[in-house]
Amino acid sequence: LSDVAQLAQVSPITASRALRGERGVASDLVQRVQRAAEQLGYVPDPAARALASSRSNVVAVLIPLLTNQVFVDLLEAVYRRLQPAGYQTLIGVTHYDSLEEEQLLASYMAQRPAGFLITGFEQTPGSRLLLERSNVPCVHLMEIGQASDVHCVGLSQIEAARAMTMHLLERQRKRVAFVAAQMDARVLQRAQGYRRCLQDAGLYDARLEFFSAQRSSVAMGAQMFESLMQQHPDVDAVFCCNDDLAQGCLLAASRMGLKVPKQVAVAGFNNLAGSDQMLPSLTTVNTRRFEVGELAANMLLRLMRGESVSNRHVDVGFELMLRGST
Amino acid sequence: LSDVAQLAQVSPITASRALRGERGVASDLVQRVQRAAEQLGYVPDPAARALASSRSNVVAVLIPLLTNQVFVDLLEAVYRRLQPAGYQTLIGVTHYDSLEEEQLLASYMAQRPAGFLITGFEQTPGSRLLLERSNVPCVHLMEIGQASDVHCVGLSQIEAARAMTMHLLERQRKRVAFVAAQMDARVLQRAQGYRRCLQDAGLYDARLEFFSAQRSSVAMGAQMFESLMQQHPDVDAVFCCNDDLAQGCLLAASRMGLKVPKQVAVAGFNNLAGSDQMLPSLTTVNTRRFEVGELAANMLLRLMRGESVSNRHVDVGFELMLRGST
DNA sequence: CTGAAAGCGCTTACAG
DNA sequence: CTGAAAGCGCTTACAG
Repeated sequence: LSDVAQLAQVSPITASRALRGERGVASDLVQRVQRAAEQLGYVPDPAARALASSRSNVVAVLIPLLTNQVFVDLLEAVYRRLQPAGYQTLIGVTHYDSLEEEQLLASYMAQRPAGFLITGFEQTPGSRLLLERSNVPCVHLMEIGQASDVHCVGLSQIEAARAMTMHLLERQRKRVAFVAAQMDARVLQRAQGYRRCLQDAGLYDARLEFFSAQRSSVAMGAQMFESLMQQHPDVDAVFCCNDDLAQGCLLAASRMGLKVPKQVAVAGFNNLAGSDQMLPSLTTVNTRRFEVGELAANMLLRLMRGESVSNRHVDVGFELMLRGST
Repeated sequence: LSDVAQLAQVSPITASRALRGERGVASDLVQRVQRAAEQLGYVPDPAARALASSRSNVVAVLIPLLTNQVFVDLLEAVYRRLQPAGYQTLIGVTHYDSLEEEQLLASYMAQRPAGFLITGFEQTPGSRLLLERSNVPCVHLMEIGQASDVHCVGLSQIEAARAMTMHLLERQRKRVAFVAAQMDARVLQRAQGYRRCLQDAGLYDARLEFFSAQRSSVAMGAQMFESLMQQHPDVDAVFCCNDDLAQGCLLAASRMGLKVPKQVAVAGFNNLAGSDQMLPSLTTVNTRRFEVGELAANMLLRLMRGESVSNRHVDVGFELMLRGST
């Protein structure tokens, strides 16, 4: 930096200011400094910058799992927006564990990150305290509708699930099962939407809710479908909390010789890759992860610049993808 | 840190050394310092540490794409190993572009990362120079068999593809097509393995190689399968460079009323999620990404500690998963 | 709008 | 085995 300043014939302080685009520097000086920096191939040291300003250019992104396409899509969208803006993306995987999340949060906080992007609202009190005290901006992903002071971009998981259940009822289905694995907060919200809709229609039967604490997968969906259809052959629709489960249902139905949607309808959630290619193609809910990631990154960018955000709760909505399986 | 030193009644330098586990500190002092640090809840500042030592605790992981499960598996395995060892995982996405990779490398280098993990060997001369000059340890992922001074963990993509092609020939297939998208270096190596095997058998026909520069996907596989079977109805086996393409082939075959494997065999590569659940289940090559990620992280950990690595080229091999589709 | 001073919180040589 | 000095490369108040 001092070399740059020397070449531009200004003090290092001015050079620093010019390079950071701080306002209040004569424009000719800015130009001189920038040219000098380019000539010398000057690259600022992030460590020194972080130490002096107690703020880094790192954004920590906390997601539950890397092996779930939903979160990878978020990560991808966030990275795409943050990278060109000069921020680096640090990943943190919580494994759906709030305590693990708190530890990650604490360890990242030591790094004075410029911002946090956190999936969901399942923080421990300790995590909340860490976030509040630190004053590091934070945007939550995938859900909406919490306390008014938090920032979030997402959708109502309850409403999305309710809409899909409603669609199944409109297709004249009376015995609608719910299949879920990896029971995180969002899955439980979807279960709620399903339940409320069926209760309103007077068709709710608690025996038709199937939960597994194991990880969601195609194989798990196939397995759950087989056992549920054996126990309840009268089921005429299966609503899965995730597309991989629903894909498994479709494959299992085919193996069992059950006609979809004639004998049993199958619906998924999240619109994952390949769902449109299934036989029959899978009806599902598109959750616009890329939009969530991008808008959340935009919001965080504003917050990190100290700008205000007019709308702290952004609802990206959802989209029913009505296809062959219902 | 100085508070800790004061409480432990030693100098800050000694405290620093004790906390970092540097050898040459009396063990009673180490204990005193550690207790003091715990008592005060001391957390070292990574920025200050990085500035003073010109080395951070950040490992940059360069992968081509986040939307490809193969690389996410690598990332997951690497993260799982690095996190508990005190290193943070920074992601960099190259989009299969060596120039973009070089820019990322340059920008990460300014951060003085503790190490690099880079997918493949497609570096530009500029990237190579950056790596050599920096002295930052680096381990390459997924491929093997380059210059002896580089470190890598992977498998021979050529041999893996050759083995699968051989399997198809053993199943009496004579007209074996190759279907590929997203033509990166590893896909081309697989093509080579396929080609050599067929040439050796005297069955090679260049018209049966189908390439698309677009992204690999289930839909793309289905589309390519349909058009290739129309053009060449005599094809009796299709070897896809990736499982998503192969899954698409299976679905397309089913739509077209073609019996798999009776009329046409289908084989994939990478053993992705859901392949075992297809109808029929997909024969494929398991590429052990988790093992690659874990072993590479271990190797990098050794290098970052300044330890020597006895075997710089680790071949994790591959595994033919012979299932219903061939 | 520009600059001189001080300091961010550590660690690396250099002594002893 | 321990410590006093110096400095890593920036930026934040404070003056002018």
